[in-house]
Amino acid sequence: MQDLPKTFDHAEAEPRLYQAHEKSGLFAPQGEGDPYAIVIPPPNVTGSLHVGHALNTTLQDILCRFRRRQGRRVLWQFGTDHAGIATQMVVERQMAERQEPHRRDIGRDAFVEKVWQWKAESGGTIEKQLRRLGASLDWSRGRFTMDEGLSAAVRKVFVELYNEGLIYRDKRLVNWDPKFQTAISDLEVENTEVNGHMWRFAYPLADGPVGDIKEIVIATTRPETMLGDGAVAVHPGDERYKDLIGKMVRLPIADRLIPIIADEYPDPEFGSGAVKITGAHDFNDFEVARRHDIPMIVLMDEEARMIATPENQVPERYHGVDRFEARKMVVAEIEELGLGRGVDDKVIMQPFGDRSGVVIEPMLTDQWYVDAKTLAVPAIEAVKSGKTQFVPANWSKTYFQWMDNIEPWCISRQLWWGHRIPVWYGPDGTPFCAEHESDALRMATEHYEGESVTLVQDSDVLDTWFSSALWPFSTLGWPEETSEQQEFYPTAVLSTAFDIIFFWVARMMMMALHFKKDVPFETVYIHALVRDENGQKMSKSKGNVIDPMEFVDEFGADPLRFALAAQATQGRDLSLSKSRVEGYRNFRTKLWNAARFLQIREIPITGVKTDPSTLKLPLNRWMAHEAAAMAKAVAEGVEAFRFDDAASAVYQFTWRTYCDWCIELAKPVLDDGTPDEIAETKAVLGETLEAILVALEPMMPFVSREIYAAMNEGSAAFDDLGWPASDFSDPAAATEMEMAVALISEIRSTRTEVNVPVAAKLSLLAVGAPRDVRDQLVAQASAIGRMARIEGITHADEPPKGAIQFVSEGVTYALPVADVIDLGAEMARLDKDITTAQGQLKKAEGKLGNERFVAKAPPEVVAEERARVTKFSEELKQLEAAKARLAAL
RNA sequence: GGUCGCGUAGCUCAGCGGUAGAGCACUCGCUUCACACGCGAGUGGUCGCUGGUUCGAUCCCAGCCGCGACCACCA
Repeated sequence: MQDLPKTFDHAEAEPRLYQAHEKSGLFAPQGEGDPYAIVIPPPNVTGSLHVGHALNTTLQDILCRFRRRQGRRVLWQFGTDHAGIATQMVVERQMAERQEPHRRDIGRDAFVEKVWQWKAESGGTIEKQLRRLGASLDWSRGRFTMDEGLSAAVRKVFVELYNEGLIYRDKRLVNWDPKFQTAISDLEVENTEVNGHMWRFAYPLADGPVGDIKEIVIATTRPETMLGDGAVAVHPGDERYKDLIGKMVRLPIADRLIPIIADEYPDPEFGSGAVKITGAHDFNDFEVARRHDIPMIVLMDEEARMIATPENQVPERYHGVDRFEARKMVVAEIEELGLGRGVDDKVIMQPFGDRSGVVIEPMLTDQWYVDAKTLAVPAIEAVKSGKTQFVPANWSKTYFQWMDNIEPWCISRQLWWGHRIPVWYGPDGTPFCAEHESDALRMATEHYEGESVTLVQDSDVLDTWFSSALWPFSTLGWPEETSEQQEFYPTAVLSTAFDIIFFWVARMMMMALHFKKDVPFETVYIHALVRDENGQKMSKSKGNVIDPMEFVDEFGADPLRFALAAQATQGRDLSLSKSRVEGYRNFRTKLWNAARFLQIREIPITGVKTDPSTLKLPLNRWMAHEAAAMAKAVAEGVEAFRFDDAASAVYQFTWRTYCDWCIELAKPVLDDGTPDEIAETKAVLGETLEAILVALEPMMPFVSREIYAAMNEGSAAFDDLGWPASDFSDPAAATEMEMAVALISEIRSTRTEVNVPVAAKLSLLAVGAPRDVRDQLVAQASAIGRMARIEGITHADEPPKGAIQFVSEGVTYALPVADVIDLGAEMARLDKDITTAQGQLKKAEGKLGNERFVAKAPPEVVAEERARVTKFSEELKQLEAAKARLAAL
């Protein structure tokens, strides 16, 4: 044994222990066991660790470390994501700050080169932080979504889906981000309520009044789009407008004629019942326009500034005007024309880019789409059939809800950082989709019948999530046939947050089932959201963001990990607070000190496993019994993703059972026992500590290794120890020890309540105790003496006068003192016990008094109640006798 | 509008059909030879409200009240 210092210096020990562990190579798959794989959700390569990462990483690490103990061949695959928009945004911002030329001025290749440079400089932060957290990731096979292999996988997937018609190019409305000047997917749009206005404009009938109607009033929250109106729609059943259908109105400002059409889309109950149709700038209008072949008039450029062209007939004065400026101009001009028909304040849902924060503009552009509807079919089926299971199961509903209504996935981005779309165009625009330019050229040569042509590659890149969707198999080497896929696919668990189900989980399901013909993972564990100590969602604007590394600095990774695990319940978010982390730091110290106690008593971990059934002392049998139950509870917790239960089991056992009772009860044995008893107790204390360390290691990998290293005198390396599974159980020993525990607690409680001085030693008198109790009292005498400050246990048929009395497990005990210290307090104490017993008795009797209870409740429940009546009435009788004797003084 | 979740001790949360639990906080006592990041003893809850099912409900069902999340939205 090496001396454990007085305290555990996490700042010194954790990095040292991690390095040693990493160096050992044990993070890579070991042995011949059943394979078990988890692929980490790839963090942004240039990102840093936030609390969500800390939680998810901790839980995955617990799963992996636990499975290694069970002898599984574990692969925890590491990798990072190129995070297209996010990364490009950061680099552009940095260039602007340094007053460097804009990316467009330096050109695509130079810009992409700059991003790679930036990755080289700032990448690696998150890896360092994951290491500090103790993540036992297999760094040796780390991947990056834009590395050679994964890029090849992306190209192959694109080409195959293209050839199958599941990827196609289409001109339709997309969510356009005017800041980044790219299309984004529906998921990247955040709809937020904002205070807006709804204006009403009158469009005059072009051919004069119909009856007494001379205009039609439309409502809009976006006046600037009226310049692109192609029609006004009314509901076919709307009596008010029946005669107007087919007539023309004169569109003000633009001064064009547009028709009044009938369509089911307008709601006659809402507003005027007439809707302006701007096919090129509104998703609903787009559908209406397409149905009626209404022209779609594009009003804006890529930065969402108005454009005036001969085609769109927008007045020249609008050219180059920002859309919100144009809105003011339109409103003013309508008023000037006398066509304003009022304006109301209105809360409207406005779409914002989740990264850029600017208002998204629906734009009519050519983009690449994935036919998600088709790919979703097997992905839905896989979850329905249970091939892939969500934990907690409720999340499958969220998954179905989205998958059942899935829209085409827009995968092209007008960015430079990312996987370039593998399509090349010929001079006449003919596309050639191929994994490599040389293949495209060959196809072109064939297409143009030998004519040599120059091809131009599509300038767009793919949505970041496109490459992420391939993650579970691309990281394992696909499309090459690799042994990793043979062994580890499908992976066991994917652990992630709920907000990524659509972005990522669903898309992995679709891609994996299409290309691997099997689910990517058997379980999708959806972890909670980490909130601040007040249950508030963390956000930069609120200033309540917790940096997990600060906790690591102050307390170490172990307490943070334990706090996260202990709070990782299912179906509820968790609140992370400093006091909680601090509490588990205290727990770590408690364990540390228990180990120090063992060292002082020269109790090492020997690696020798005693057969618990050969143990003589009830204390030791009990310890083995409880340790087995603890290990079982921890295993069951981890297996069921109940990390809270697992953490609680090891915490309670370590502190409440092992430290509070086992060690304390062992002290008298170690001091006064026979050599055999001492040897046995030492052995069991050491073995139990080993079981604690092994069971705790998934959650607190650092302190457990440090203690083991210092205490171990056997030959086994810590990582070679298997899970401390044991089916040993000894209810008789448990009962005996629990009786001693209850008695000691009762004596302590009684002493305190009647103000017996702490230092005073009392003798204990068992009144009329039955034989078995008397035997147990003899056996536990030294423990009771030491822990309850009792000197001498005797027996009597009658309690002496002037003694403090209490009842434990049906036996009356007396603590004779020279004078009852505090007669009033003693009376009050007895009264309190009497009230409690009366309450319990009344409750049980009440139940038994109900004949329907006796008739209908299960017999064992009825028997239990009968036993309770007996127990409490006996106790009551004894307590009342005690009180009477006290009163007689 | 649809879907999901949550209201249990001062705080953060377990439990979920048969005697209300944990951690932290709080009160009192203790330099007891592993540990004051500790030890011992306590205080604290009509388990959101109202009905229903049941011998029995914090737990199941319905409605309501309050809070939150996600999705979709009326121009």
